[in-house]
Amino acid sequence: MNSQIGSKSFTLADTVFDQIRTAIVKGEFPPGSKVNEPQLSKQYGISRGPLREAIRRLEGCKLVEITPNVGAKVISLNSEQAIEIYEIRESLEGLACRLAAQKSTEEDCRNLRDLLANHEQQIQSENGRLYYQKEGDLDFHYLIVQLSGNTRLFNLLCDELYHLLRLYRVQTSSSPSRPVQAFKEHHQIVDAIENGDGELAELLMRRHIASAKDTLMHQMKSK
Amino acid sequence: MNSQIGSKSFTLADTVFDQIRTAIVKGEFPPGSKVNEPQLSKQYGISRGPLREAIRRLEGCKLVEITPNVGAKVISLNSEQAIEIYEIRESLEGLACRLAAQKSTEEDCRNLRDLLANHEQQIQSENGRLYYQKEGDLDFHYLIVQLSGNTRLFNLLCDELYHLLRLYRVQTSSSPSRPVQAFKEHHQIVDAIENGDGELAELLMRRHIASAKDTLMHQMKSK
DNA sequence: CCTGCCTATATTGTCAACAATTTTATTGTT
DNA sequence: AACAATAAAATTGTTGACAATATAGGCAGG
Repeated sequence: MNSQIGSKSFTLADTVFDQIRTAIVKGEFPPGSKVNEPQLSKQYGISRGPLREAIRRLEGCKLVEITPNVGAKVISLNSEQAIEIYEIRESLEGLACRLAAQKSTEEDCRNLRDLLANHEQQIQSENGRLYYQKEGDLDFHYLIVQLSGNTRLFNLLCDELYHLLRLYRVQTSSSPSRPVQAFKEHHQIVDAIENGDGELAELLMRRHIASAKDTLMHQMKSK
Repeated sequence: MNSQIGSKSFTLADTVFDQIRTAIVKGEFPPGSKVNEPQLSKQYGISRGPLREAIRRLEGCKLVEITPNVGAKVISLNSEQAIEIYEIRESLEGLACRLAAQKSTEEDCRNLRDLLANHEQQIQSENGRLYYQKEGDLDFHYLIVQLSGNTRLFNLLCDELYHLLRLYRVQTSSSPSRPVQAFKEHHQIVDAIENGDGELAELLMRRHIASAKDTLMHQMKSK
């Protein structure tokens, strides 16, 4: 979640980067709104120097867009862009699954099962169901990407794409649907990983994400 | 190639970012070498403010690594990391191919054919062969990613991953091998795209890149 | 000769002021 | 009232200076 674990983030630029990123992803800054440097520098009690560095990092994460002499504004994702991201995610998480199936140990698989079992328990209550829709699904994907062992893939997905998708959900106030179906699919994926069947694991994960993309495209057209 | 085409890049931070990035990718800054702010600010004739913003952009591209209170240093890619990148590239260019096959027009296909024909001509001379190894191959991949129509995918591959791979080649002074074989495969890929066969196009592209990855892994083990 | 500590130097981090540009407000004209 | 030109304000871009931290070198003690 937080990319500064372990390394005391001394510099102001880095801490403020984290704070602003969290605020953006939570939806506290409206999409398309301007990033006002004097205002933010007052708000966070720092000067504009490190603030501008933080903004440049946000630009790198594609969370803001900078126009020279005009400034930065929070990105606002339309459905087409969200679909672009889903396409990439489908591809990359398929890869993650394949790699995870190839190199995951028995203990890794136990951890995956435990995670799913945990989620299953929490789903009993209405609160739990809500939780699963919002965060539980992501936990699962996080763990698999981690098991892939590809550090760069992990950074790409967890430090960039997931933040963007979360932002999109906040901006459109849409919640991931089909929780029951998704749950089944998660189990199938773990089965494939447990069997070391990379091909199948990849296929299933791609389908899993593609169906989320399809519902999104469907919602889009019906508007 | 240059991400500032069309939008006069007024700010110093952006122009210097481009200059330093080019220098790094060309190998003018040795891998692992320190990025000295006073020195560079003199060299480029700017103050440290915009320079630091440029460095933060480089950090976003993963071309430098910043340690708080110590500074930035040019990344040095080892073989494991290069393989990680190849894995991601394999996945993403497979996606690009599938999308390109789905939506490319007759004219798009003609352009692809023309590009290959051009390369074929240039390959006649020894110089040409060298050219094809170094740049021609990349041209082909560029065009396909463009045809995919996925802007974010284009940015991810062309603005980030390709630069990293180029850097790796420079750092290890290795040149892409198997030019003849690669050429055949390119034609097969265009065939699939022309037939609108996304599945096959994806499969072929993934194989094409996987074989490049394999040679890399082979070189790695033999050392 | 090596090790650890201390000092001196260099580099990074931060700030506040100034210049350049854009945005907003105002005025005058039709 | 609507529009254009102009003036004022706000915001971004840039700079140089200062503070905090890390690095390098020298010195004393073993």
